[in-house]
Amino acid sequence: MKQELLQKATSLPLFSFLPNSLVAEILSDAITVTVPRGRTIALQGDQADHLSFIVDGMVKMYRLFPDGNEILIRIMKNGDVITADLGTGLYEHHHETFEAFKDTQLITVSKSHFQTCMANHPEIAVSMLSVANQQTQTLVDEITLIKRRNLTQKLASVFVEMCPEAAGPAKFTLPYEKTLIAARIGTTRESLSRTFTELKKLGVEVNRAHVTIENVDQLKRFAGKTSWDQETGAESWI
Amino acid sequence: MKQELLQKATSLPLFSFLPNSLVAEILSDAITVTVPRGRTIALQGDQADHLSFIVDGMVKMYRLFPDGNEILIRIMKNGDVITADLGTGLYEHHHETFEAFKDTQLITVSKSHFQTCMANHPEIAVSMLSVANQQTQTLVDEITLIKRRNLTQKLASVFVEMCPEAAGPAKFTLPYEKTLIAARIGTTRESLSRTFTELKKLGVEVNRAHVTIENVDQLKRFAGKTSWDQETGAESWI
DNA sequence: GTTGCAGATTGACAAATGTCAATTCATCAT
DNA sequence: ATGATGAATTGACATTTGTCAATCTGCAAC
Repeated sequence: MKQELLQKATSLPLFSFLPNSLVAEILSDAITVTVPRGRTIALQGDQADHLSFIVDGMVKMYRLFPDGNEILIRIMKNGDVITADLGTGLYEHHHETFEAFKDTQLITVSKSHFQTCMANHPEIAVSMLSVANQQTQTLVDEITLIKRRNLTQKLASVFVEMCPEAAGPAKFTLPYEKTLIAARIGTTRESLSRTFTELKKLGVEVNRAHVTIENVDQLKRFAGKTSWDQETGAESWI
Repeated sequence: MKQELLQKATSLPLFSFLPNSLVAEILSDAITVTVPRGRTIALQGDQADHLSFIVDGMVKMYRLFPDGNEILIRIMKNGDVITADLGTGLYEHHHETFEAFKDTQLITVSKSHFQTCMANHPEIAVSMLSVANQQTQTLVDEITLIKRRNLTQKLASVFVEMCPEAAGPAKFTLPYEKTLIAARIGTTRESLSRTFTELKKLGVEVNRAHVTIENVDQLKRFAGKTSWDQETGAESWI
């Protein structure tokens, strides 16, 4: 049991940077939690006294509004962490709600234990900084996505991100429901459906949950992920 | 000169958590840079080998696209940090462009020196985690802002954020140009202008750069920052 | 098979926002 | 003062997206 826990943990970014002995020490206080689809993991306003590492499944992080409106912040998956301030403890509460929308496995550690570990082993904090940086980059990417000009570009960007192939033709299955994709790019299911039709012009076919892309490079260019140098034909953008 | 540097630094979140001796050690390698309005501080693709703490002024962080489109990520000010991955060094390059849009003062430290300091003094990494957490929260707030239903709600949220008073009537001056506000909420100057008119219905007057709010509570409620309990009259939302 | 259900699509229409052009307004240098 | 410049506003109009209702599809329970 403990062995299995350790096995799972090493696949996580944070722990992959740390020696096994440290991982074991951090996890000495850990429990695994299996959260069924639809269950709320933490509610905005809740005390944030635990760190939860997502080992498997998917979690949506969103904010609820008084008028009943629900704004999706981001979708979290394997490797992401539900956490709060580990430093000075300025933010003691979650400001967002976390809900599993697929059956999800978490490794949960108490904040105080984790802080003790950090105090004893400085390299943990440094690794954690790296993880935090990664999460920040994800949010920046999300902002960039949401702010693209129109739905077609947003959806193209999402497809490029989801697509396993980096170039040429591709085929994949949508990792989650279309309603969630709509929420990600800040639109409705209806408008999303119409954008699927729009993307046919760019060689993208959506059939149920199956997506077929004629040419990923072309889609990337449309999404603004790469520029295309007339001279060399090289992709120059980051 | 060095004394002045130290003075300025202690106003920054990171250093306010640390003892003076440590601040001095971190800053032993530091230089102050004065960046005039309009100057680019770092370009996406640049090597990220420095940390720059913003002491004064304002910086916009944005992403440039091949088609010439420019997407604003966030506006940075006093206390924010321009940084890159301090941990494992997975991200060696900036993915965004940073540009001073007001005359700006930076304290700049080399990444390698900062990393050495962290290695010698663990509490730096922990404090840095706290700073990172704060920056993350800012991005989450920004996503929440961008995803509000319509321009009127977005603008109301921006005004509530800018407003110095927490309740009652208020009056303040816009901290930056309207074009930038438009970019923040992902719209055009023209639509923003029209939204000013729309907000008059909610007791908000915009005259040049001067904003007058009749009742901040009312605006907060409209922006969804608080709910309003019929029974108690208490503001319950976070 | 039949039924019920949730997700997804489509159509018709309304509303919000973008676009383009013209104009105003303030600021600054001459 | 005059003119030049950049930001902001306004009007007219096009386009995109949201909304509401109806329908369709596949899946699961019975």
